[in-house]
Amino acid sequence: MATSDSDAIFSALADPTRRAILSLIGEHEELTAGEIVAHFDSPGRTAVSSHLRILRLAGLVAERRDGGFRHYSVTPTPADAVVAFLTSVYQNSLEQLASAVQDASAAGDAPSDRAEERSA
Amino acid sequence: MATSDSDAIFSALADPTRRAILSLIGEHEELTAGEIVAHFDSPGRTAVSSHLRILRLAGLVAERRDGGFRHYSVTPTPADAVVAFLTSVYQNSLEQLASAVQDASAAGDAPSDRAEERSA
DNA sequence: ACAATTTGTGCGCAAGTATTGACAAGCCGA
DNA sequence: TCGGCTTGTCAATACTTGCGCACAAATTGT
Repeated sequence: MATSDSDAIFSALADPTRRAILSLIGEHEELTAGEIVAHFDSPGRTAVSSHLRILRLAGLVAERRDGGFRHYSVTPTPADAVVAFLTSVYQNSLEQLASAVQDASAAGDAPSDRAEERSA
Repeated sequence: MATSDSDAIFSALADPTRRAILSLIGEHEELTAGEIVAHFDSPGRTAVSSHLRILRLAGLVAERRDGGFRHYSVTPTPADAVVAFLTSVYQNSLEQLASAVQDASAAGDAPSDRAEERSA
């Protein structure tokens, strides 16, 4: 499945709603489409479905079909393309990035970007 | 800049041309707008200038004015919002991400995303 | 002051994208 | 089989975005 196009991943991550969806799924183990839709009012079911499709095509989420339900989960392997790009750009301050990641990991509860979610 | 950092950053990173510009600047220490334009044929000067403005507003590049020239450099502090988002989503496999980053760092020369650049 | 160079900006157009509403597909229980 | 459920897909509309052309701003040299 290739390394997942960096283009698809960054395009998918460009939309705040998709990031929110991804973050939401990440907080839970698995989430059905209905559950995801229930958390958002701004976009309707159709839009969420489209976003889910884009995230799936980008390889960011996995889909498990259980009867009429569709459970979505975050793909265990993170966005390699993102890391690759960051490394290509921030070679100099790469150690900072690594330490930042580890620091965030040690923090336990992640900051998430809900704080700045009100951009939409 | 109430547009929130993560939104501006991810929007900026969504465009392949902007990623290429950022990567190009990252390879060099500093680069003038003219130098950057010289590396691309597809987008003209106007588009590159717009991209540069977007990258600057997103805080990804810094602008140093030297006479009529404008030298662009990658902002030393990487995209914190990106890391924050990744941590919020990939809490579980965060250690993998950290190790991946460190591994890429140890690799010396970064893979860059040229390999999958033809996704567009 | 004038001209040349480098760069950014406003305007207009083309292209891609997100959102909505209506419809179809698959599944389960009665 | 029928009805209700969850979900995805198709077509239409409105929005945002990227692009190039011409012009303006800032700077340097004559």
